[in-house]
Amino acid sequence: MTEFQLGVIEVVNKVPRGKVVSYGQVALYLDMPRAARAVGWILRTAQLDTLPWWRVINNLGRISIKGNMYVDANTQKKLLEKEGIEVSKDFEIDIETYRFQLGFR
DNA sequence: ACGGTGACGAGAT
DNA sequence: TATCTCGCCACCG
Repeated sequence: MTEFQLGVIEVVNKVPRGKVVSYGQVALYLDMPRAARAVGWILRTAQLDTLPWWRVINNLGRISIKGNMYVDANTQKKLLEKEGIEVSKDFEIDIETYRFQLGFR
């Protein structure tokens, strides 16, 4: 595990039920404001049971997962709705309503 | 060591 | 509103 991977896991685990953050927010919190894309890479390869990966969406408020062997957009949509988050049929979320503020360090 | 690959993001068309 | 482009950056072979 690299320090970056550990950092991503740690930050995502701060996001409470019913709230979401963007890939960019996670990167910013790790002092790497332009590493949003790298955050997505980490989540794609992470152990799903080590973090609430479904609470991370893109900054437009949309589920931007294309899907892999284990999960797809519908899986994420259901997990979010289970927490009370409203997700449209087009996988859109009112991010300003549900966004969790990670704050500073 | 080097280059292809994304679950990104912001601006342009 | 929907695409498209481009810069970014950690991983991995």
